Amino acid sequence: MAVTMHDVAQRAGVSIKTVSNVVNGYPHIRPETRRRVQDAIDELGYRLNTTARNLRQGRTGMIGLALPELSLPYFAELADSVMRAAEARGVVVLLEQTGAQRERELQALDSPHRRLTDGLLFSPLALEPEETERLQVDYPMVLLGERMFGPVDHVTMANVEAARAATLHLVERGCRRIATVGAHPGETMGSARLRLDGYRKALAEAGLPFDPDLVADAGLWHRSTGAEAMTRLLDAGVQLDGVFAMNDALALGALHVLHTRGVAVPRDVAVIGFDDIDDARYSEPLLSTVDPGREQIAGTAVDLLLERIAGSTVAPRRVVADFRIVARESCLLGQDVH
Amino acid sequence: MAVTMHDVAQRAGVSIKTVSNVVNGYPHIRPETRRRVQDAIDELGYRLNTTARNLRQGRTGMIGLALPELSLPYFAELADSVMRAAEARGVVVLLEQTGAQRERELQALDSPHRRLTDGLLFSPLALEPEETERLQVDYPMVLLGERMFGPVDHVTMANVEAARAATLHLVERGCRRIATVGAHPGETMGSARLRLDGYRKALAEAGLPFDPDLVADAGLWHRSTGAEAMTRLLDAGVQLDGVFAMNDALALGALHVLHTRGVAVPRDVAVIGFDDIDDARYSEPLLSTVDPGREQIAGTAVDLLLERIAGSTVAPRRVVADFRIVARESCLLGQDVH
DNA sequence: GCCTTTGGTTACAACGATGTAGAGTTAATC
DNA sequence: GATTAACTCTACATCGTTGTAACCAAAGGC
Repeated sequence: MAVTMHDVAQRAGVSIKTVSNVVNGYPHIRPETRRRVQDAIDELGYRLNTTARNLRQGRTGMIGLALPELSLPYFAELADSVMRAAEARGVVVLLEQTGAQRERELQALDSPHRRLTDGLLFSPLALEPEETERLQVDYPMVLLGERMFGPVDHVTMANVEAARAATLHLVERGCRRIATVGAHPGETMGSARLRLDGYRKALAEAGLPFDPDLVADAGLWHRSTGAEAMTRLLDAGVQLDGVFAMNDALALGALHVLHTRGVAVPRDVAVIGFDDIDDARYSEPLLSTVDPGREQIAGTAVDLLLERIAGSTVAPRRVVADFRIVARESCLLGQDVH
Repeated sequence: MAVTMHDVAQRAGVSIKTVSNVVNGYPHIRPETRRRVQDAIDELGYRLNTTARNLRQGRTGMIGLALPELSLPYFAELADSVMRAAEARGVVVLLEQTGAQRERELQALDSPHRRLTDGLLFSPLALEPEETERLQVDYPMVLLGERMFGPVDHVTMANVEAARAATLHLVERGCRRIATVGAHPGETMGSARLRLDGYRKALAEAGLPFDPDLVADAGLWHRSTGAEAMTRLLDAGVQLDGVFAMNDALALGALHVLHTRGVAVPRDVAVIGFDDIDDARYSEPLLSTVDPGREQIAGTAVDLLLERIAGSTVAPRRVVADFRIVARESCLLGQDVH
C-alpha cells in the first residue's frame, strides 16, 4: 500500500541504502544521484516510516509528559510549552495525567507508555520525600516542579525568590499589611511552603512583622478556594492593604471577593498572583502576577532529557528558571483604575 | 540490553513464536507450556516491544487528537475523556493543538504526526464549509464538534436540543424574560448559531416573544467576555429574569457581574450554562448547566475511529450524544440560596 | 486400521528502515 | 606510476515482533 524506500530505490535506479542516505542527509552523494532520488521521492509521495526507523534505532522518538491535570491552567499551559519545545527538537510528546494522586503518580513511572517513550518528563504533586528511591528508574527522566530531590535531573522555578519579589513588589507599592493566600500548613517542600518562605523573607527584608493572621490557607489552588480564603480574611476583620496569592486562580478568586465586598483594587488593596496564566490577562482589573519562566522551563527540561536519552552520564543537574514580575492593574502604584 | 522474546523463549525452552502466542492469548497452548513461558516472562521482567509489533502489524497503536486549545476548559476535559476512552481500548492518544486557526487546522491534516498515528480525531473550529473537500483524507478520520459536514464520520452534541432544553428549564422555573449570552452574529453553522436556534425554539414553544435586546454577543467564550456581555445587558436596562449562557465560562462571567451588581441569583435572575465543566461545581452559587455527554462523545468517537482503522467501509455515520440538564443552585425553583 | 481432523509447536520469512563492511572509482601524495 | 586516501554506492544482516505454512502427535470417523 504505502510507498517504501524500496519503491523509491527502484524508481531512482539506486539501492535502498542510497535512498536512506539521501533521506538522512549523508554528505557523500553525487548531486546527480541525490537529485534522482529526490525526484523519485517527490513523484511517489514517499514519507519515511517512523516506526521502522525507531525499531532499527532502538528509540521511539517520543517522550512522555506526566502531569497532574490538564484542567489546571498552569499545567495546560506547561503542556503547551513542552509540546512546542519538543516539536522544535523533532520529538513528539505523549501526555499522561496523574490526577495528582500518589498512586497514579507511581503508576506513571511504570506505565505501558514507558515502552513507547525514550524518556519521561515527570511533574509529581503528591509523591512524598520518602518515595525518592522510586524515582531511581532505569530510563531517562527529568523532574519538573518542586517536589522530590535525590540524584535526578530537575528543572524548577525560583519559587522562593519569585514569591519574595512579588511580595516586595507590593511593599514598593506602599503596602504594609500584606496577606498571603494559599498556604498549606505543615507542608515541608511543596510550592506552598516555598512561596510562603519567600513571602516571609520579603517581609523580613522590608522590616515588616510577620502576622499569622495574614496567612490564609487554601488546600486546592482554585478560584473557589481563593474566594473562600479571601472571605475568611475579610470576615475576620484583619487589616490588610495587599494580597500575595500563591497562584493566579487563587488571586482571581480573591479579586472577585474584594470586588463584591466593595474593596477597591488596587486603591484599597493591591493584589498580585503567580504563574501568569492566560486568564490573568482578561480579569477586571488586570491581574499583576509572576511569570515563572514556563517557556524556559519547558525548553530546558526537554533539552536535559534529550541529553540523557543521547547517553549523557554527567551528574544530575538542577536548573532554576528565571522569573519576571508582570505588573498590571491590580497593583498599580497609588492609583485606582476604576 | 532489554529483554526480548528470544530471551524468554530460550529460558522457557520453547520457540519464539510460542512466546508470542502466549503473550497474545492464542488459545491452543498446553497449560504446562503456558506456565513455563509465563514464569520466564516474570523472572526476566520481559515487556513487549510495541514498536516491533507495530512495524510488523503495519499499525502504530496510536490515534491523533487535534483540538483548538488545551487551555479552553471544555477541550481540556474532552482530551481527558478521549485519553481515558482510548486507554480502555488499548490505544494511545497523540495530542495536537491548532490554536483554532484555519491555517494550523489544515496543517494538522497533513502533519508529520499523521505517520505516527493510525487515524485522527479532529475537532476543527475555524475551517469553513468551503474547505469540506480538504477533509477527504486518505486515512481514517472522525470529526468532533459541529463544524463541517460532507461524507465523514462525525460525532457531535445535540446543540439545538440541549440549548432548547436549557432554556425551557428556565421557563419552567418561571422565567419570562430570558437573555442569552454568547451569540455570534452572522454565523451559519457553529455552536453559537445552533445554541441560539435552540434558545429561539424554546421561546417559541413556550409562547414567549423573541426579543433581540435579550441577545448578547460574545466573540470568544471566556469568563471575561461573558462578564462584559452581562454588563452590557444590565447597562442597557433590559428587563430580564433568566440567562442562558452558551457555555459555562460565559455563565461564570455573567454570575460574577450579577453578584457585583447586587442582583440575587437565582431569586432575581436564574442562570444556566452549557458544558458542565469542572469549575461549574465550584462557583457561588453552584452553576446549573447542560452536560453535553462528553464521555459518550469521546467513547463513541474512539469506537468509530477504531472501526475505520479496522477497515470498515460502511457509509459515514453521524452520532449525536445524549445530553442532560444539571440543575444546581443558580436556577433553583422559587428559592434563593443566599 | 487407514484417513481426516484438531491440537500444539516450530522454522522461516516478512514489516521498513539503518549500521557495517567492503567493492569500485576517482583524486591526492611522494 | 605505485600507494594511499577519499568518494560513492551496494549487499547483507539486523532491530523484535507476528503471519504463514508445515510438522508431528493424538483423537475421532467409518
